[in-house]
Amino acid sequence: MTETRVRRGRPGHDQATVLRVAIDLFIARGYDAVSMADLAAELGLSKSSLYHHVPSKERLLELALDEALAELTAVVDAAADGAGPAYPRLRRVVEDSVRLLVAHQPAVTLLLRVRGNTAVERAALERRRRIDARLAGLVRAAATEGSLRDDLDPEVVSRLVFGMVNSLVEWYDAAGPVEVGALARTVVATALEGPARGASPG
Amino acid sequence: MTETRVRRGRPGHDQATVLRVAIDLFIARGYDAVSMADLAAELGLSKSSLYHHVPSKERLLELALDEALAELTAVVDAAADGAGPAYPRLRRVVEDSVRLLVAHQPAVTLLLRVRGNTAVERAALERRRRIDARLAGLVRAAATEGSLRDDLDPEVVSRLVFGMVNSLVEWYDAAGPVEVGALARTVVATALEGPARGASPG
DNA sequence: GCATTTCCCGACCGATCGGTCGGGAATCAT
DNA sequence: ATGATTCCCGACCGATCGGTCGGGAAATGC
Repeated sequence: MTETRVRRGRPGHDQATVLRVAIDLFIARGYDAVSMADLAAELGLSKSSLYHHVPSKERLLELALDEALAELTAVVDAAADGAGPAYPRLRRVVEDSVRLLVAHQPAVTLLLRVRGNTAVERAALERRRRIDARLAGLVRAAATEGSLRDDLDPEVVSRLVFGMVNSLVEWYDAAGPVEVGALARTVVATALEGPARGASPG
Repeated sequence: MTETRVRRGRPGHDQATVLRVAIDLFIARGYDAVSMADLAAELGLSKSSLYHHVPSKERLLELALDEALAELTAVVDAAADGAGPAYPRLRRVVEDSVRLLVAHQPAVTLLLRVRGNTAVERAALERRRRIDARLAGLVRAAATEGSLRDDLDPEVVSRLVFGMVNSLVEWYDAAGPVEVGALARTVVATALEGPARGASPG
């Protein structure tokens, strides 16, 4: 998969490592609050050396957002527009989203914090908007086939369900006590069936 | 309630207006991305005049965070530590949180985006952490009294439920088609009873 | 050995940042 | 009118920002 090329010349850092450290810093302090000098210091090199590996600060952001968007698109492609009853597909999308979010937590976290200040950010927001629209379509389909309570607006439910999923980035720690599998199961149960015992509308 | 003092001297802007415009800008572009010159331009005065109304940029952030935290604390005080069964109190806290979030959406949005870069931000994060802990206690009480499914970790459920509530700030528009009352009802139903019809665990 | 490639650095650039300063203009109470 | 109060402004400050530049050091292939 990942081709390990023979590296010539003086050994040193590589772009992938720079990107990973950059994303972590962006998440910890916020994109704007992290200077290229900060990032260079964290990597243990000078700012000018850093620019040998990366063309600009914004490019780092773009690479991270691309990663998150590619993964999200794959998950939605795999289930949102498929055949068969919508509700099981919705369950699966929610579960897959949780696993994806954990596997690519740094990149996804960054994506969810984009505000649209630059062209790069606006493009990412637009791609995300399209993904959200497809997810909403799946929730609508589940409502139409009668799998959801008919006293709730499917558009709002969709925002809430995936808002819950996305909120994971704010607290979940893959190294913590909660396993990914248990987390995914709990999210599906909470977001769709509800945590209350003997749930009754009204 | 709000005492309308007689204003002497040359008329002009007041701090409350400055704060409101500042919060809106901070939300739209992010705190770091908004310069005091931007804010001054938005208000129609010079940067130096702006500093007549406000001592620093950080003070603006602090005022906004204080507003959000005061409201959140009031809601939690009103129900989280009260007497009686926990589940109805949990329902009420969720509903009140939604209404609070809509009523103070700008300030709450700002609070939810704080990263802890400065002392002011860290203090706000700490206050918020305490509020979250009390909410988790309420969910735990509901689980202990048997109101919640016992196959789900109450700590995780608490994070998820209030993560869903907090995600409202990312999309809800009070001027849009969804009324606050309908929204609050939908959130309670979705977060606690679940949107699925005939919810069944497993 | 030596050219090539890769990586690193200190010094520097124009722009912008949050914030200050001294003074001028409008409005108040008297 | 006049003095106090309130508000406004242009000019300026040191610090920091993202990014550039020319050149030196370490590894590779020959």
